[in-house]
Amino acid sequence: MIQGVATRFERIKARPAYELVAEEIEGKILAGILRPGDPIGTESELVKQFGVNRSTVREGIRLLEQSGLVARESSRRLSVAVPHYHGLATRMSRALVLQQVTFRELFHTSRALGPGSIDQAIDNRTDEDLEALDANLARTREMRHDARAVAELDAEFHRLLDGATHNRVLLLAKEPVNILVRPTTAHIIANNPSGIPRLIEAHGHLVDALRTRDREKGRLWIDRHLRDWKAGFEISGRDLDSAVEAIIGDGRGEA
Amino acid sequence: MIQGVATRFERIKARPAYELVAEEIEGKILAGILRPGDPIGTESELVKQFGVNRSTVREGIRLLEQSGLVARESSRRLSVAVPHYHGLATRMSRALVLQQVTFRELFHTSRALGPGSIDQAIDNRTDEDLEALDANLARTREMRHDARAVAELDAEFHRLLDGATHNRVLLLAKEPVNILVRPTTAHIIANNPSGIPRLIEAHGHLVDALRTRDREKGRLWIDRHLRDWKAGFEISGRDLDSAVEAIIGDGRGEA
DNA sequence: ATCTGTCCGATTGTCAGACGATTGCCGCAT
DNA sequence: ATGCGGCAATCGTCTGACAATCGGACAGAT
Repeated sequence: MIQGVATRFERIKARPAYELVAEEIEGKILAGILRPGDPIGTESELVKQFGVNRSTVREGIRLLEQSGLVARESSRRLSVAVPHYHGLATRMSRALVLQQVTFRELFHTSRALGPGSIDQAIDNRTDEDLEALDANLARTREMRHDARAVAELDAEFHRLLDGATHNRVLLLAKEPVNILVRPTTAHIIANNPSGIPRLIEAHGHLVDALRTRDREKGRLWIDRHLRDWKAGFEISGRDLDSAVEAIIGDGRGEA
Repeated sequence: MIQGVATRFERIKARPAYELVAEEIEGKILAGILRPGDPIGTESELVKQFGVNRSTVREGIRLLEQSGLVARESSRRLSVAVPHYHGLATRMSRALVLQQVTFRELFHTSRALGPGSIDQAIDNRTDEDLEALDANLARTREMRHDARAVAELDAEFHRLLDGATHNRVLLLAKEPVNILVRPTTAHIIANNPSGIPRLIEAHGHLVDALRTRDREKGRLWIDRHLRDWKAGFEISGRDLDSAVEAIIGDGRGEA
């Protein structure tokens, strides 16, 4: 009953037309024939070119739209876009949440990424990065009594830190992780505000390490910072092997 | 004319109905009300529930389909799916290619990820992982004169190595990187087959490190392996700051 | 009893055509 | 040149329809 015969046939896949439409356009983009910023035709033009109905074209466009390859510029016309990290990373993180990944996995991943990315940041940081980090640090100190604000500033701090690597691949690798880390951190800070001074201290030393390009110091403090993070999680009374929940925004609704 | 008054209004965003449809369903999934495997209703049911036209429902479904949250099972009915790494990672990698990221960025990211992930693999590897790695190693030795085959086996080796971490977050973080690494590696191996013995040697030591759970050794050989990789790239005569190209499959067409 | 061929309802993929709401642009008045 | 009104283009949505396909039921053949 289940495949015992000699000749095997390939699976026949009748691709619907809307997929073909999407694929066609996608191909042109990936091949570089259509470059970011280039306008895709209007829907009616596509209708004429592909010889299918507008509904079909539209469904195809939805596919591309979601993958970020095309977007409407100035709210009307479609054009080729460069998929932006955040939207994609958001979707990846969602996948993780649905798979009920554990805090343990998240922690070990952060740990694995820590030293390498702080090294990169130390090597590649610019003065502007330092400025931004300093500003963030200052504001964090100001707001140290507001756990909610600190959580947000912490998230921004790490975003800036990652940005200082000026490595887009690394950034992309970290983004989905960060999206999961953020809400967890917020929770930890809210539950244990007494950790805030340590957090600020760590941030301070990290900025210092970047300023003086001191790898040793950078690694040391990143490590401490992560340990504190884990400790905070444990203090908040949760199990390392419990699934991370995440408040994941939609990824569509930003400016 | 532009916001000067006391009362601030929130930006009014007239989201198209098809987005709202997608969002609604997505919300139910992310909230756990709809679990993977659950059937989404038929289109007509959704039409009745949402009170919009079928075309609109369909456009919404396309969005979800692309993000991987729903899929057609048995080629017909739609049901909730768990987005799988590969499709998402493929899209992310595409984004990177379109942004013309450089080999340098890719290399430094691999370097940053290396030690942490080998540590994880050493800690979490199972006997099955070792078996699979051994088998891969054996086949690589067999095929050592076929550069193309070695490239493929190398890709599999690293996939197995990553899998041995049993850390889904780490896996997800690495996947988009790996997708970019793979074609580059294939190119390097093809251009410089004399590096194959070193590659095999490194793989052997890495498996060894996993077997004996020897972190020191693991880190050492991962580092060498990566250096060789970079060296191979330079020998092939390309500039570290040239953009990586990638042969990126479609991400839709797998079984 | 198992297999094959056929039929039917349900559902999807695709199409034709239409309408209101925005948006961009162009010409006109200032 | 600048600002404004008006027009055409385009999008979002809807109505209604039809063919192809799938799932399953049912009857006939081996």
